[in-house]
Amino acid sequence: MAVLGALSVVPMTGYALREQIRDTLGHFWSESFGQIYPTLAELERQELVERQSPEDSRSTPYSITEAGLARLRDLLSEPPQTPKPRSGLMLRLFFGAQLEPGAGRRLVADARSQAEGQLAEMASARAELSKDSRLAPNAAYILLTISAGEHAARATIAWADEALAELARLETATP
Amino acid sequence: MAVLGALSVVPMTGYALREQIRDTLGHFWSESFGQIYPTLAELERQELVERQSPEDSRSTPYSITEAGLARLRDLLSEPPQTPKPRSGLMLRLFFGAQLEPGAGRRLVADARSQAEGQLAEMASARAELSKDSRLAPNAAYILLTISAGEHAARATIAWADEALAELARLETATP
DNA sequence: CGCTACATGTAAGGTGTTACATGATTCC
DNA sequence: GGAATCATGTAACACCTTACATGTAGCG
Repeated sequence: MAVLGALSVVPMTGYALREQIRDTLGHFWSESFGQIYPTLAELERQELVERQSPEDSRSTPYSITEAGLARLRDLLSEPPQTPKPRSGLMLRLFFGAQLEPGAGRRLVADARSQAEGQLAEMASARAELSKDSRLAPNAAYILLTISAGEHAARATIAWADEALAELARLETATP
Repeated sequence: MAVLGALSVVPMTGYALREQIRDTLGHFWSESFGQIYPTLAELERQELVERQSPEDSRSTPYSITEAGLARLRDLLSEPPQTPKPRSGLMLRLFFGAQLEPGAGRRLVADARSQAEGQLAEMASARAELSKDSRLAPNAAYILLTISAGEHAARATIAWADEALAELARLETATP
């Protein structure tokens, strides 16, 4: 879905595809080369994507076919399945009583500064979006995903501030 | 880490372990039987967990050893690695221009009601926590993870409301 | 000329889920 | 006696990442 979606915006090589996925979908999606190349080969076999000159396979961008667009629409309308959650931070905090003093605060403080970083990334994503005219038809929807990232990051920061205050209280109460 | 952590609270069978992980760590962690049993066998081999009577292996709870507690503390102080994000919802929304009208709103509305559900779960987790005396030593830390879940859920709801308004605006603007 | 970026691909290995198989115990 | 729950385990498979191998093109 990610590959077809990206190619529906503009034709690209596999290499560029990975960069676009990393830079543009980065805050909610990721793919590695080991995924992308076999996927492209399979999509080409199914004639959902194609290359202009099949003879020279180097540096020739893949583009999506009509069948590919139809498949993309099918995939997009499947209900999203939420992956099983796996938060190492929460797991560590849950058993925080086992941690040495200060370790809990460090965990939360790190999470907070990561969220600050994400907030900055979202801001620059907004700036990028207005510059890249190829994304214009999708801009309204892309803004929704950026806004979601911002809401999530701000929620993390607000939680972290509360948690840090609580942890400070805990550790001074039982010295 | 999850298995050792759970056994550090109270000895359990593998079956109970899975229930506890599902019910208590559920909103930020998950394990399947296919993970738990091989993990327990390996931990027993390393003498990080043990059973009271090795002869009768049925229904005998595993308990954590001293070495297991030490290992748990080591694991807990390792920096948490954030998994590569994979949000099917955001991916679909990003390419939302390809979706038929109304599909976008349905996606967001579903996410919103899921978040409402999570909020309710967090409320009942709070109630459970005050009842279960075995969790008392960890209660303060557990409350932090519950609070994180609530912040995240409320952020999702706030975002969804904004997104729904924006999507309604979009779809009436270009009929 | 050597470094960096572009570009493609594969193989090995780790991780995790699902489904199946098996049997004991408990409860109605 | 039969159904549900407790309990343990395994095998197949899907998925994904990392590391490696290979080569081209452009640039200072």
